[in-house]
Amino acid sequence: MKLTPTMHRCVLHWGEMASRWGVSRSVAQIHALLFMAPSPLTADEIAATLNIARSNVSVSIKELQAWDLVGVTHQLGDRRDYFQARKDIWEVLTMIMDGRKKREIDPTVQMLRECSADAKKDHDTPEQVKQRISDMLEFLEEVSGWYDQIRAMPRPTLLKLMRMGTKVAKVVT
Amino acid sequence: MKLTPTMHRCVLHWGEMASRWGVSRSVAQIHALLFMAPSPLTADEIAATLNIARSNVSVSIKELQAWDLVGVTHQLGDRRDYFQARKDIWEVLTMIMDGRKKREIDPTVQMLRECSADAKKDHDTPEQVKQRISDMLEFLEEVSGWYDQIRAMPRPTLLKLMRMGTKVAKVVT
DNA sequence: CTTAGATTTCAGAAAAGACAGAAATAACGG
DNA sequence: CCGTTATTTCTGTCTTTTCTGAAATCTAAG
Repeated sequence: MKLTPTMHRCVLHWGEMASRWGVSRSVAQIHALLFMAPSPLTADEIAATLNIARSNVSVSIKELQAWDLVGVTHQLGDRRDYFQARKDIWEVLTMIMDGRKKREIDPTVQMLRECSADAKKDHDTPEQVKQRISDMLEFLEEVSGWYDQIRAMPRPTLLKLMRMGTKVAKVVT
Repeated sequence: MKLTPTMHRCVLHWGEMASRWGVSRSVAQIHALLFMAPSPLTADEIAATLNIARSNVSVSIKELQAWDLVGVTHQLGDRRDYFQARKDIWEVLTMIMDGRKKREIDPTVQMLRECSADAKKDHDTPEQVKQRISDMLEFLEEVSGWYDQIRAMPRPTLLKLMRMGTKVAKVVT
């Protein structure tokens, strides 16, 4: 697939942001390509377009599937996989936030729970330190629970709330 | 500074989460240590406690300062720097979110703006692709602006809103 | 069952990143 | 100024991550 200058630029930028986003360059570039592509692409097309190894496409696509950002389709009489990315930008953001919470927050909450429990038996640790740990645990659990609630709200409601901006504050006066 | 078993465990866990959080292990470990430490520590103490090179502490602290998570204090008659971390867990989260937005979102918004503008002259790019790019730009700008508004709200108000959970939805019925 | 195309796995090369230790710089007291 | 101590910068090494190319596996058709 031939990239137009604009698409080319986007793909490169995605690749450059990759390390900040916590994925490899290939993963980010493939995602950019699939997000923009008007129709689903085969792994070979992706490899050829981005000039990366075919095997690399395979593992990168696997990661994008783990993030639930890319899916497979097929064409009649063609055994190859055709990949396409989620196009709804709101859903894309949601998937990324879910994934990040799972990878970056949940393990730490888990660990803080254990730590907080063990700390009771640990008489060397100053009370102040234990307190800080349990404060952080409580805070993370609260934010985490809040996220799950918001996450479950229907999208139109969320959109309205967002568009209200600061005005929502009036509710709690 | 001697670490108690509980503190030791937290420091190690922070270090293990580092790569997922997008910082180096040293940065995460130092942050864990300073967050828990009852009193400010010198760079030498940090290096000794965590068994890392003194120079490494220097650059890592610089990064934590760039995130606005660590500050310097001094003791009378002592020219060494004493470092201490932000202890307010809410502020910590805020600083991290601000930093991430600045590093992970803002450059892309900037780039999409340029891309969207250039796309007008680029007649090769399909209309559909241009549309997707400008949709994403619009979406990111909206979310970005919303974040800034929320960010500016006083903390007690935000806390109340959070604790309301799904009930805020009633406002927009 | 065989074959050809499609995909995945794997081992090692290449690149990027983190770190230690040495050298350089800066800050201060005398 | 000079020496001492704190801090930063720099350079090379080591570790980790990413990526490639080859081999292995899988799949469906004939």
